[in-house]
Amino acid sequence: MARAPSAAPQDTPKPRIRDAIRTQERILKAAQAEFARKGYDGARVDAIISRAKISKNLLYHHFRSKEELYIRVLERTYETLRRRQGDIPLSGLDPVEAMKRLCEDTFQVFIDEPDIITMLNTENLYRGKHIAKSPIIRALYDRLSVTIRAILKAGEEQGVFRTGIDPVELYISMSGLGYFYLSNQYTLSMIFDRELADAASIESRRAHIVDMILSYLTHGIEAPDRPRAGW
Amino acid sequence: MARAPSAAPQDTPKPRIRDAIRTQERILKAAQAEFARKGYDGARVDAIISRAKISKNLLYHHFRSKEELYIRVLERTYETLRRRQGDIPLSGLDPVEAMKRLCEDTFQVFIDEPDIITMLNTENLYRGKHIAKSPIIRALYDRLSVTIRAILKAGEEQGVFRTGIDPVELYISMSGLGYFYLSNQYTLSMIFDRELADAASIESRRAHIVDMILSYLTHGIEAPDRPRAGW
DNA sequence: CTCGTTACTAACCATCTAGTCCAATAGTGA
DNA sequence: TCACTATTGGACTAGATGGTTAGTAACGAG
Repeated sequence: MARAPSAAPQDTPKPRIRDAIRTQERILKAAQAEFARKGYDGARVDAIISRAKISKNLLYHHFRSKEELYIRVLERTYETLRRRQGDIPLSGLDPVEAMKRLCEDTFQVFIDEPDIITMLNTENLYRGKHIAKSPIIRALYDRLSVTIRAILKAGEEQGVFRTGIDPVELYISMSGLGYFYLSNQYTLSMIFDRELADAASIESRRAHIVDMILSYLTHGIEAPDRPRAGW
Repeated sequence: MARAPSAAPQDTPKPRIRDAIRTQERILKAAQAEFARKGYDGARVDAIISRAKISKNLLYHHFRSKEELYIRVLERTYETLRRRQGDIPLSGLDPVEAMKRLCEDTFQVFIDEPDIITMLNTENLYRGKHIAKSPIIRALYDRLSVTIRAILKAGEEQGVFRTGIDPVELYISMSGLGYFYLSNQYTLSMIFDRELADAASIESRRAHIVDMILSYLTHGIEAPDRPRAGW
């Protein structure tokens, strides 16, 4: 019978590709999907190899253990976060516009990369145990910190922001307003009996976050030439 | 033989106590500790029975399965949340004071009952799968919703709050500002290299949340007789 | 004082899971 | 050509894990 190994160019039983880097990439992608969806304990190594379409030996050839694989995924998660936050274009904007943009794009990162949320949640369930083992991750905030301080300073000098704002508290609030909405969307939408994930709701939330952060920053300041709802 | 059923400190092999309700309570407490600490998949039934100091079959005598036990714990978590939020004393306060109090106490609930955070995070990792099976939980928000609407209305009428505020968005923000800070404290304090859980930091955060929510509510309103930092 | 119900125990089981062993094959660069 | 290593395959294990079976004893109703 036509047990021909392959229809087209005969024979070639399977041109085994041999590309360690791309394979590792496939493994990491599969692992990210699995860890982000199920958490560390819920994730199954067999599910990862099945998603990545490789043999189990190959996974353990490239990664020492499930935990090491998880840490690598976590590092990549932080790299993504850092890259996305570093990419936000703010130069040339006045302080109010810059801060608005920062709010919106910070929210957008969590929408575009929902795995970030579940990975961070999982890591916090473990009280930062794995992140502590990874020297790579610390540098994340530096650049963003500088950016926020610069915008705050410009805003203060121009008299559009109040003074004495703690940039760390501000960052936590800016992130948290979007993060919590997305991370807890299932329980929240159950309680409120209201869809939170559709485009219109997301759009409202984005505006709400900007509104709240800018209200905070400009509280007590009069912007005589700026209409109240001009954001 | 001294098989005396009482006092005698000797012999008595172990007067097996027989108290179903208290036993179930012990199991639920142990299960909450375990589920909150490890998540659903990370939690071990053996760890629960060991914490509760009972035999395994007794657990399965009272609860059908690990999942049913988890759902019961989740329900209790929501009951705690509802009770605590219902307990907040707001009557007799003017709108600004009432809202301030609501912010502070909402934050305080998460501090006093940290299991709430990890239980909700776990449930959201499962995309609300278990909560959907529980009819009990829906009623939570009703009372709080009424309270928030009432405060908003009073504030609008007295001209101290702006109009057109969505109470659901407000509640999500009010909760999220504290929730995210606590839930992600391990990764945040790693990135910022800053302690977030000590009493002083918590105090700052509480003030920051109140400041942000009240700035938002009063934005665009002039409070001529109220000094700017009077909260 | 029985006697059925049920709170409770200890040992056990079937299955799952991370990780290994033992080959064998085949690209790749030196 | 040859060492190296990326890759596959399958069988395997040691231990953990959720859940069960069979049996014991406290308690309350009759």
